[in-house]
Amino acid sequence: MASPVRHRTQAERSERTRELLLDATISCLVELGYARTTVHEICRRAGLSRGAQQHHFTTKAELMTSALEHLFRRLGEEIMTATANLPPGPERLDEGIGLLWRAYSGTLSTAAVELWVAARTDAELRRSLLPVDRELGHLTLEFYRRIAGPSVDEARLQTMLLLTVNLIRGLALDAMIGGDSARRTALLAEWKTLVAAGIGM
Amino acid sequence: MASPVRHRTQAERSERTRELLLDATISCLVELGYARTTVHEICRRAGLSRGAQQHHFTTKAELMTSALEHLFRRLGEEIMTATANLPPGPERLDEGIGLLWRAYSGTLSTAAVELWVAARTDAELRRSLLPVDRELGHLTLEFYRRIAGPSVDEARLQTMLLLTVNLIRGLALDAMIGGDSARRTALLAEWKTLVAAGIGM
DNA sequence: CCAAAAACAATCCGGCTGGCATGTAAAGTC
DNA sequence: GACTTTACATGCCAGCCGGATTGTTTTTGG
Repeated sequence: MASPVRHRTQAERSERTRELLLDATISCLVELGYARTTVHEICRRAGLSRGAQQHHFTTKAELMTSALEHLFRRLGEEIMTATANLPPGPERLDEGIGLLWRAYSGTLSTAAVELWVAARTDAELRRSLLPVDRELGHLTLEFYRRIAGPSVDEARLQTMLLLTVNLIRGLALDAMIGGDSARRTALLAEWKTLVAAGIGM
Repeated sequence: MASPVRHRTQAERSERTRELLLDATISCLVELGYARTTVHEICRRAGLSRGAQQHHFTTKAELMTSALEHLFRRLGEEIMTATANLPPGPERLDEGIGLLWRAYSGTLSTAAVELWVAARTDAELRRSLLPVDRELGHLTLEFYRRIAGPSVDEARLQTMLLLTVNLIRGLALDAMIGGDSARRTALLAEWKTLVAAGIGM
């Protein structure tokens, strides 16, 4: 007659708590921004005490960098799983770029930009950001390769991908402060035709 | 025998002080980032007291929004004055985009991005950001028109400009966290050829 | 079943932040 | 040259932030 969730193993408890904390961190970053995110608020949202947080992530910086990895892992998964559902044929590129846009402009990416900008003036954060970002870059390139097919020149493919990602990040920035959504859609459509021409499809 | 700077008019004193404060604010944003920028530090850098700051900008938010306008006005001037020195002929487009890149990735723009991101979760800041940003957009479009010449279709010109600006902002973000500078240069070069084709030059 | 360890809770504390109240000096007014 | 207004300085304070400490519960290993 004990409560149904008895005898959770230590590992289960830990992982559950860590996940709660990291998710709360991300939600804080999205809703409050980096500057107003406090460990207090994170714990409140996670429904945990400061003690629990300190047990798993000693310092705030550690919590942030862990949240970052958590975030990028999710982003990567999101991108890769979406690859499977891409249609073949000429709409493939179109859909692919649209998917990339959604991935890089969703809530996950919003939080990422917050950390990104914060990392500029925070050496510790930057150190942990760079390798994770690079890994995500590789993943995205892999993703792009599946979109374009094997016929496209590798160097050219990478160039177009990087242009795309950087454009999308700029557009994401525009979206963050409430620029015109229809305009972004139009720009993205225009960009798709440019890419199609650029990689010769 | 009095000190050489006697009898400054009130207006002169005010303007001088305000400028000191706004410049200090921007330098803080660039070097410390939004989260770590405190009014104390701003006053320290300006060589003024908290009292002086409060006299001219009652609240911190007011100081920030004013810094924003100060910033964008400068950016606009920077862009417009640079237009005059553009070479004619085919290098004109090339030089123009390069100039835009320098303008949008310099220290001024770094501070702007800090405020930009902060504005996402700060309604007051966002309200003051949007109109100023729009004005800067108009200025930049004007700039682009001078680069391209009158022969280019207006709608198409605007599309290419917006793509350029958003790409550049994405690249600026990349630069902020120390991405590869040579790679950015290569991407920008690639982009220039795409634009040239895009507006039919 | 019991001791040790891990997970989690509650509370305290030094430091700093931004706003405010109060005081002084310089500039403008008549 | 007194008087007002504006510009600037100094010091104080309530609040909050993150880190450390100490105490309680749950799991684990023997």
